[in-house]
Order: sequence, then structure tokens, then C-alpha cells
Amino acid sequence: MPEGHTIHALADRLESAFGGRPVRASSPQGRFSSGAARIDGHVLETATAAGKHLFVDLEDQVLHIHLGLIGTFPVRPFDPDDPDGPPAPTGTVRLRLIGQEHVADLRGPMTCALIDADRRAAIEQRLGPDPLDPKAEPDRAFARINKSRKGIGALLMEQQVVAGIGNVYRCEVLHRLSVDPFTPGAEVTESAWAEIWSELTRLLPLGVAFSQILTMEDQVVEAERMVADGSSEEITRTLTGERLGDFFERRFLTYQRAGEACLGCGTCIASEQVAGRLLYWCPQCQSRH
DNA sequence: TCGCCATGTCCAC
DNA sequence: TGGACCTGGCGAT
Repeated sequence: MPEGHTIHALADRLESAFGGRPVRASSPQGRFSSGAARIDGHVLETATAAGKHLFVDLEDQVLHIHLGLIGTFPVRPFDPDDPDGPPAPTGTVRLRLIGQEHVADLRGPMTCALIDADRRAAIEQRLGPDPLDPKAEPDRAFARINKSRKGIGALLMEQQVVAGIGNVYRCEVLHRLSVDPFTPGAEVTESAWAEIWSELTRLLPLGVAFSQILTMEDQVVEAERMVADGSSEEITRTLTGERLGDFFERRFLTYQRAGEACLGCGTCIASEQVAGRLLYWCPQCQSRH
């Protein structure tokens, strides 16, 4: 599930479900028992995403969470009048947070730890600009891209270059812009980078609003219309983390479509391991020549 | 039931 | 660059 949009949506959801009040914290699985004990009863003040990192401020403590490849952290409402309280955790729950009428169960994170302000600053400092951060400086990313011989498809996956992009967005954005993923960073022009950045800042907020990666143009247009007229708000609010990605049909241009026809030209979508993950692209639409 | 795969990252060689 | 690790779901057996 988790590219940057997931973490930003999660931060919003945590803050609206638990913000400004004490939370009960526990570790049903036991692997975070002492950490949970240290935050139990503390007021959850803010939850902030930086790329794929989540920081939860609980009074003077900072909870750092990274979902990795397989982590989930659904926030669900429960009936506060039910004498049984929230439903018992199922599966392997590293951390459970309980508020007035919400419960959130963290499973399978790569990182779940209490850290200090210095550590947090160090993590944030290492990250490239995040397209979901209004203050992000895309030039910082271009400076790195511009002096690299690695392909743009590999560079987009590096969190020091751009924060929050993962395998789906890199494949899809490059196809949307007809960019060859193997174009060396040094050959990516400033205007080509500007287009990529602009595409990221267009698509990622839709991913946050719908908790789903949307890259098919018809879906993007429909999602933008819903954001503009306010009809997405109800959906954003009711997406509980349990049934995410159900609003739009799951469809992609290239991602997991190896061997299928490119929707632009009919050529077979190719796939190959790049930067540790399977890259998907159209060798025809996305060729430099 | 088993094994493999996944929108991620780190570390050892 | 290959493998380990976090966990759950799904297709193959």
C-alpha cells in the first residue's frame, strides 16, 4: 500500500481521529510494549508525514513509523457506547491506539520507535523534496538528478532525490509523460524535470484524497472534478483505512501489466528489475528515439 | 497447506 | 548487488 500519499492520508486520519486528546496505547503483539507504555495516556498532538515517514507527536515524545513494503495502520471508528469497547485486535498488531471513538492497529511496520528531535531532524534532512509538501523545493531534486548517470526510473525511487515516490508512481508518471525510464539523470533537461514534478504534484494529492493511486487520465479528471466541487470530502472522511482504494476501479497504465498491450500504442509492456523493484514501461511510447 | 509476491529499506559482501 | 526483514493475501498444490 504505502507510497507517500498513503502516509500523508494516514497522518490526516490519525490527527482527526485522535488529535488533542489522550490515547490509550498498547502492543498486543508485545514487540513494542515498552514504547507503548511510554506513550499510553499521553495527548496525541499532531501527526505529520515526510515522504514515507510518519511522525506522531505525543506531548514531548515523537513516535516514528515507517510502514515499509507491507505495513498497514487502519484507523477505524467504533461505537463509544458499546460496553465491550473496540473490537479485539486480530492478527499481529505491533501498536494499538484507542481514542474516544477510534481504534488504530499498526501491523508489519519496518520501523516503530520513539525518537528524539535530533533523530527526527536527521531523518527529515536526508529526504529530497516531497511533492505533497507545499514548501518543497524541486530544484534540490534536479540538482541531484542532473549530475547522475543513473536512469530517471531508478532516481525517482531514491528518497534522497524525491521523497514519497514508490514503484507505482515512478512507472506510471514516466509513462504518462512518455519518458524513457533509462534516460540518464544527466540527460534529463530542466524542463523535462519540471514536467515530472508538476505531474507528481498533480497526482499525489489525488492519491491522498482517495487513498488510492490514480494515474489513468479518465479517473484523474473525474477525481479532480470531485475535489473541485467538494464531493470528494465525504469520501476522504469515510475511507477508514480498512476499505481503501475501493472508490475507483484499480487500473494502471503499465504497473503490473507486463506482456499486456500498451493503451497508447498496443506494444507489449515490458518489465525488468530496476532499483530493486520491477519497473514496467512501454518500449515504444517511452523510447528516446 | 505452502510458497510466493507486494505501493520499502537496510546491511553485508 | 543479493538477501533479510516486517505480515497478509492469494494462487498453486
